[in-house]
Amino acid sequence: MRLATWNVNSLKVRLPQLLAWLVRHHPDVVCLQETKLEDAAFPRDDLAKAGYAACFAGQKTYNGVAILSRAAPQEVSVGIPGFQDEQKRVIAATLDGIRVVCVYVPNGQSVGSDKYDYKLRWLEALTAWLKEELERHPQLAVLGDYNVAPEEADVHDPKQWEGQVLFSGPEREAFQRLLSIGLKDSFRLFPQPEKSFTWWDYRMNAFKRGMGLRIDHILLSEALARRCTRCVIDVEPRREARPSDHAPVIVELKP
DNA sequence: ATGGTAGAAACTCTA
Repeated sequence: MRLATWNVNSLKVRLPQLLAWLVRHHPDVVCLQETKLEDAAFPRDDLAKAGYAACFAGQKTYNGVAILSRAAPQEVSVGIPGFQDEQKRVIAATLDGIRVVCVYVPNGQSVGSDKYDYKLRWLEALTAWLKEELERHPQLAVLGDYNVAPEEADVHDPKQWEGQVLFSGPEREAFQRLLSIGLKDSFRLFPQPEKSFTWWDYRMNAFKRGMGLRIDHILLSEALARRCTRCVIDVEPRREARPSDHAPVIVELKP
């Protein structure tokens, strides 16, 4: 079984690239973030023709998440229960016995801003909910754009990024608290190339210069981590014309 | 010292 996550930064713009990517990688499940589409505009038919069912929670202009799957999604839920949020950042579904949670963590804008406080509150609410969700569903996978680079190895220049949003202490501590409920960063279950990143700013030729961060993650419960045989970042879509600023991440699970 | 780019949508905000 193959699960993937990709912040597409506008599903409308990226749909042709996504459809081609699905043919190349034939994942069973794909979590998408920043679809930036209202539900009425979701390209359900194009994806159905490609062999994928979809559940989605979108809004105009910003945010928006979706789960594509070969199997029909079961027990679909939107948002973090009990956490009031206008922004569409979470959708979950059960697929082939696996509870799949797709998250688009707030960016945080800058350390100390209102959006940064919202990000930290949001991560605490996510952690509290997922702790319960893990008890209900031992086979839990949480995929998405976390907007947090956990370790120095996940940042092209840790000195430059120290204390900055996406790599600040409180964000990294919140990420560790999320792992502490019983989730594993699947990427670090295996030896990986140095300077492995999933996001590069559109500006300053950051991609060509290797100025990236690893902020998109696939977290697995212990039960799923035991089944995991591979986790890779696919940088190819980032090289294409008119790319998303994020690369997809893929995991393989054995039966 | 605070721009640089991309997306959506409206002439600015978010990332």
